Amino acid sequence: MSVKSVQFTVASHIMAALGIYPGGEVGSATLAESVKANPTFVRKSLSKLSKAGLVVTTRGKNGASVLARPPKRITLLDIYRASGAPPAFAIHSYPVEKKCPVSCNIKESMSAVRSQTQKSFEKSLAKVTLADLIGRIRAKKG
Amino acid sequence: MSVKSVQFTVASHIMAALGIYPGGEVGSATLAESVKANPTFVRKSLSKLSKAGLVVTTRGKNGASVLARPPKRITLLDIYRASGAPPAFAIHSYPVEKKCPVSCNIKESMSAVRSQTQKSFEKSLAKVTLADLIGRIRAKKG
DNA sequence: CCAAATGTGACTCTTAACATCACATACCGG
DNA sequence: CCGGTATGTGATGTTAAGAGTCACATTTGG
Repeated sequence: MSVKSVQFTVASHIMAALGIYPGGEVGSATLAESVKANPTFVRKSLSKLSKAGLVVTTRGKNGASVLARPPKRITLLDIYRASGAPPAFAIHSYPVEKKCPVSCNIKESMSAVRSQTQKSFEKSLAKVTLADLIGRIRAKKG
Repeated sequence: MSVKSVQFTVASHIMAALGIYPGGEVGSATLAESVKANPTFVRKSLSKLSKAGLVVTTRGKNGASVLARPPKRITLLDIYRASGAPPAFAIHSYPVEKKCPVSCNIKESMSAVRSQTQKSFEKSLAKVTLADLIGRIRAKKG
């Protein structure tokens, strides 16, 4: 669908749906309908969330997923990390022109900058809980 | 080369080269050698930086580019914005399942979250000047 | 006017993200 | 313990946006 990864948004969508759905047990088919993406893709996202310990999934007949913790104790940073989304900006991978000090050192230097800015970004994500996100969603509907 | 945009890194590379190069006047061909990307691509990046007022370019024979201001007064946020790099994360564009409140409101809600986190990210970028970046590059070389 | 540089639109190529398929695995109920 | 239904996951196809490339207009110094 897209070229930039939408993993984080999809994962957030899934988590919000699990948090909102009465009872909390939702099958991947239902989630796929809500996201309107194909079921396999949703299952793969779900699988990452499960491995990260954010949801608990049961297999076999009547299999479904539930949040592993209450929404107040899950932050969007947790979801971001679990989703495997890429960092806030990309560093090029052109070959190095050895004669040029800029070319030789730019990647490493930009990498240092990225560590720093990524930290700010993630800190900001950590301030938003899944409960907050659900709150926003509910607020719009009512 | 890549699928994620490397505009910001390339723009930073160009700006650092302009700041480091003795005299400061550099032609796009020389910059392209340093980045090891093709000249047209570099010229397009340069054009954006020029339109944003970060560099001053002269055309015609002996045309070249120079930083518009001293490196201390240029931040990486300036470069980021000029480069047209995408935001820190992408929001999916799947169709909306009207029966589902999550599906109806997730995009708007995630957009609000992104405004907030993007601000933190950019604030962090604004703290790093081009002079800082050049300093890092010089430090590595010796 | 010619040469050399930037500016830019149009087109092609590439590749990672997403879609889809196929099937293994797991579990419930009869 | 077997049949049906759900998740888990590797393999493969599709596609759209970023980057590469080409062509040529524009600018300017000599």
